Amino acid sequence: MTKPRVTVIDIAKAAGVSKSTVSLVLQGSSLVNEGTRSKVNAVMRELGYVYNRGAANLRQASAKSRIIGVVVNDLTNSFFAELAVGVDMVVQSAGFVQFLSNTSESIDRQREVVASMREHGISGLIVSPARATDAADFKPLVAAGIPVVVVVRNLPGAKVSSIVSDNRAGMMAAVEHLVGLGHKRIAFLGGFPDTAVFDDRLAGYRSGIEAAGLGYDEELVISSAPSRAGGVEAIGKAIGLGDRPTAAVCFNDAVAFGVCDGLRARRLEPGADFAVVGFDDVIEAQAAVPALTTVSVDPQGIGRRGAQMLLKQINAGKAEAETVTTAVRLVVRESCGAGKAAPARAGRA
Amino acid sequence: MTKPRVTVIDIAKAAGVSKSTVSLVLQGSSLVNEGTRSKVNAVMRELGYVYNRGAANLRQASAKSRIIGVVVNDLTNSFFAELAVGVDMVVQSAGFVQFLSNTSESIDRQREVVASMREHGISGLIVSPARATDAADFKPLVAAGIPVVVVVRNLPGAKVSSIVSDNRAGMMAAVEHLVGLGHKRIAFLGGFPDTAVFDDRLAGYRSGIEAAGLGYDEELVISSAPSRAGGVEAIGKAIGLGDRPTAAVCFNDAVAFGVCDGLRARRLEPGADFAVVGFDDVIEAQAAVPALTTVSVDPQGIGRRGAQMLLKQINAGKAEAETVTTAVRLVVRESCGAGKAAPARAGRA
DNA sequence: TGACAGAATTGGAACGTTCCAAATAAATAG
DNA sequence: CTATTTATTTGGAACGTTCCAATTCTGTCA
Repeated sequence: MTKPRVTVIDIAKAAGVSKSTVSLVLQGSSLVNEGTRSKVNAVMRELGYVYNRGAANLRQASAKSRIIGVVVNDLTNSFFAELAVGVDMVVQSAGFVQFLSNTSESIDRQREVVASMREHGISGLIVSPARATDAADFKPLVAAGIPVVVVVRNLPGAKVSSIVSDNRAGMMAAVEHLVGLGHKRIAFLGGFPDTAVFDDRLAGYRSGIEAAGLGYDEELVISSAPSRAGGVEAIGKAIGLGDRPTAAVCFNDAVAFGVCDGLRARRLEPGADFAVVGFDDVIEAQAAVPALTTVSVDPQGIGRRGAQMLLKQINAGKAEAETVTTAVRLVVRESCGAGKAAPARAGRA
Repeated sequence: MTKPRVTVIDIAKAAGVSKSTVSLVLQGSSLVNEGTRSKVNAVMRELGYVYNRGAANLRQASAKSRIIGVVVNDLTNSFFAELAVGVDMVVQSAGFVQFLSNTSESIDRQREVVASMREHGISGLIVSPARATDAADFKPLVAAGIPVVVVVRNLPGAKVSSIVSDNRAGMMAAVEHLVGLGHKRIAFLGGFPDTAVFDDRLAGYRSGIEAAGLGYDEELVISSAPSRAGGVEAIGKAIGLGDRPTAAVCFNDAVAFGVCDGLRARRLEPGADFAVVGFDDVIEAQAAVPALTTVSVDPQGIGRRGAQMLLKQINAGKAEAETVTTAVRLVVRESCGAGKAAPARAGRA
């Protein structure tokens, strides 16, 4: 049952050299003679040697473990799955390997997962923090010299690098577009006000409104859960307003879908009777009916970018916290009313 | 810059005991006195000790590394993301940690990834193999006593456990349902014939057709890429047939969506003019218009199940290959024409 | 009091690698 | 032919843990 592991010493014996030489070969050192190198390699193949990284890591610094920890708050959400794929791409081609875990927005789980990763000696961590994560949670990591990159949600106060999408600019573009279509009363729907992302998006909304010379009206800002159900709720309140809005920018696509549902329930057709713009550009956005006009953020790109940043820090051996915001772009489809041949099929229910 | 790592010896010194005792505490041994245990724990907390699993793994068998490797062929596909989440759930609550990698259907990448995982000493592997994976690829793993569980796609010939959904029964149920709606000419569209999954689904289709007393007609089986584009192509051929079918079961949901596209392009309304049934029940299926009737396979359940199976084998220390097929169920929505507002009962075209 | 059992603790040795200083071999210079 | 490089190779000594056998400490019992 128990196979005796083939070690570097077995190889050495079989190849008639010392274990040190084998080690050098393993590391691709230029010190070793071409002849011996190939002989050693041949023997390795023959005996079916597998490198024991654990043992190696014992000697070397943890920076050399070549394991990158990736923690996301909701892998079910295709946004984060895409992000993970982006990370994996660059991490893998750099010869690292990815340790992916999902926290499902649970802070406790997040703590466990990060602790476990630390025990395994990760050389860096990319994390999209669970809601209400304490900025101090990653303190011990960076104190231990392990670079951390926070993505998507930023962690004000934590001295770590972060990379978030340009929420302000995105929201501004969305508002601008709606203004261009002639809307004067534009609502901001959904999202929890206690998050940094919410603040950014709201700020973008406000800037857009003011830049257009429309007055910023607090009444038009209606927060709710950042979900489909939250969207239904928010649009309900918006419709009930005295001076009813004719368009809305939503905290994210889920909210936007909910808003569409809510509109239909009131016999209003999204796109035709009321303009809706989302944020994120999840895959469902383009297949939906009507196709959702939304701000595209390219999660895979963020993943790639974050991974590159992390690798840079790992190689530098020094973690200077830098913050990057990635560009976003407005994707105009049908739900804002500017679509091609107006509501195609979507005849009213 | 370089923090001196806190080791078990530092703890021992500070707590006034030997390193062996500290080790026993770490392992929760009942041999150690309650008083010393709590003192040691206190010191650990105080000094910010972090366990070094790598060092531990060096002494213990690799079965104790508590790392589970998970390899999927396409993480972008929400089906597999869900699967990974399912695995993560049970793996995590068992105190293991997940090493997730994505192969993007590349066999080379798969080989690399698996090799890397092996170097890191995984105690087990769950894999949804890339297309055309050689059954022998996992031979060395099982030879080394590392349990492997193959999910979703099976690997005929490999002596490893596998867990696949009941493709036959699912397809049979789909056909039965269409027969019940009065269809006599039912096509099987999409998929590559060189895969085991295809064979199973086709067999289910055939059984269903024959059980209904309809003759199996090879002409009605039209293979294509298992993608949206493939679906468009397949329905094109189907429509061109002399004795045109009035309904189709599709290899998977992507194909089904493509079929709907193709129908619309020919001014036929899916559900009303032609019945379409998919397979997988991806999340988009219920939001689509018309909502897709499809066979639901619960990827998260497969993930959980697979993880349980793997853990069992790891704990048993013995890997007996067992094969499990999980139940599926037909979810009737609108695209088959049996939806709520029961549109035209698929009158012949 | 001595012997003995049980409970608690403890010093190495071992795991498979890397690193360092030092040894050897080969080549070149004086 | 010795001294000096230069190119290879090589034995330990780590790294941080676990395991084993052995030890010390407390009682208990005859």
